[in-house]
Amino acid sequence: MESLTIGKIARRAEVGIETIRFYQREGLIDEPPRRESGYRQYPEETVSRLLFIKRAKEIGFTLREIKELLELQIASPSTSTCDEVRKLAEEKIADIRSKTEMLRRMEAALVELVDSCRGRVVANSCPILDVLQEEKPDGAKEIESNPSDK
Amino acid sequence: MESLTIGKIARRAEVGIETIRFYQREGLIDEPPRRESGYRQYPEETVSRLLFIKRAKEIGFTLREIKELLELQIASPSTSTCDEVRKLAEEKIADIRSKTEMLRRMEAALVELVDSCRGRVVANSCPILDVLQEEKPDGAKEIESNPSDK
DNA sequence: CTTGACTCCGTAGTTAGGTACGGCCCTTAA
DNA sequence: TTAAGGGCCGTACCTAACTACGGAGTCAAG
Ligand SMILES: [Zn+2]
Ligand SMILES: [Zn+2]
Ligand SMILES: [Zn+2]
Ligand SMILES: [Zn+2]
Repeated sequence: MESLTIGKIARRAEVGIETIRFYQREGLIDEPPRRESGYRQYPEETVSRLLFIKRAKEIGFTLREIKELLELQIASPSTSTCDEVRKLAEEKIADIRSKTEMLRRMEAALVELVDSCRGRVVANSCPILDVLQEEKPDGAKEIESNPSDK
Repeated sequence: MESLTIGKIARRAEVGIETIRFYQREGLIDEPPRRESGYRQYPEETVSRLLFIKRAKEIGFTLREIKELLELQIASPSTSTCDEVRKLAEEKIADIRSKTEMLRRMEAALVELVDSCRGRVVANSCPILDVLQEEKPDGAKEIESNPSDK
């Protein structure tokens, strides 16, 4: 079997060379043996490792979390490993749901603004800007020269 | 009317002092007049401006986009202003929808993984890790000593 | 007048996940 | 043998939106 240089595994896994060096620094990829010249010689498994990372990234895990997954994978397999992995996945689902919820609220607000803009009555001003600029959006009417001002 | 120091508008708008200085550098807030000592003296409107920025941030606009909105607000109001503002809002809605769609796909994949983990048959390995680790996820079976290897 | 809180400035650091540079050395095929 | 194309390294840079620091000057209450 040929030696796999960094460029070769990069092409196989479809990641950049610098990315692999970066993952190495971050501890996601083991330091491979080197030739006399210093060139890295990767085993085949490194390609799978890189693909693991890519797939985990696609479903939303951060590199920090992926590192945890890899550590669990490497550790002696047991039922508790499985539980921990599932816990990470469930937390990620919760993260995603809260992000989705935030986006849902933002979208609703924007849609309302755009609708009000489309149906505007006053020429010469945009309801979107007007709403964003509103004074005291849900407070009592402002009293001039507010005495509670420090 | 009292002079509003940077600390006072920061408290009123509930943002940090450094944030205001930062917005100033970025051109989102006008440079205010100064006292002899160099202390900034803000007009009341600056508080509204800060609140505008906060609200726009909450619905997903970036500072760069907020700057555009502010420039449109300041420019002579016209029908085209309104159109441009609405265009920004519609683009933002599109952004949000594509983010949501990505999250939806990630969530579906994670839910499937977690389900497979819960219903696992093989003790001693986690289906989540196994799927992420899969060799050639949708390709032909690997041929050993692949001759097409460069 | 003192003291403690406030403000000034430029600059640097933070997070995540890379991406790029540049000067040098190594490999390999013609 | 030589030239093109890798690969080595440390370091800097990128985006976004702040956040912090330090050493100075200033303000206002008591
Ligand atoms: Zn390294
Ligand atoms: Zn499992
Ligand atoms: Zn409008
Ligand atoms: Zn400080």
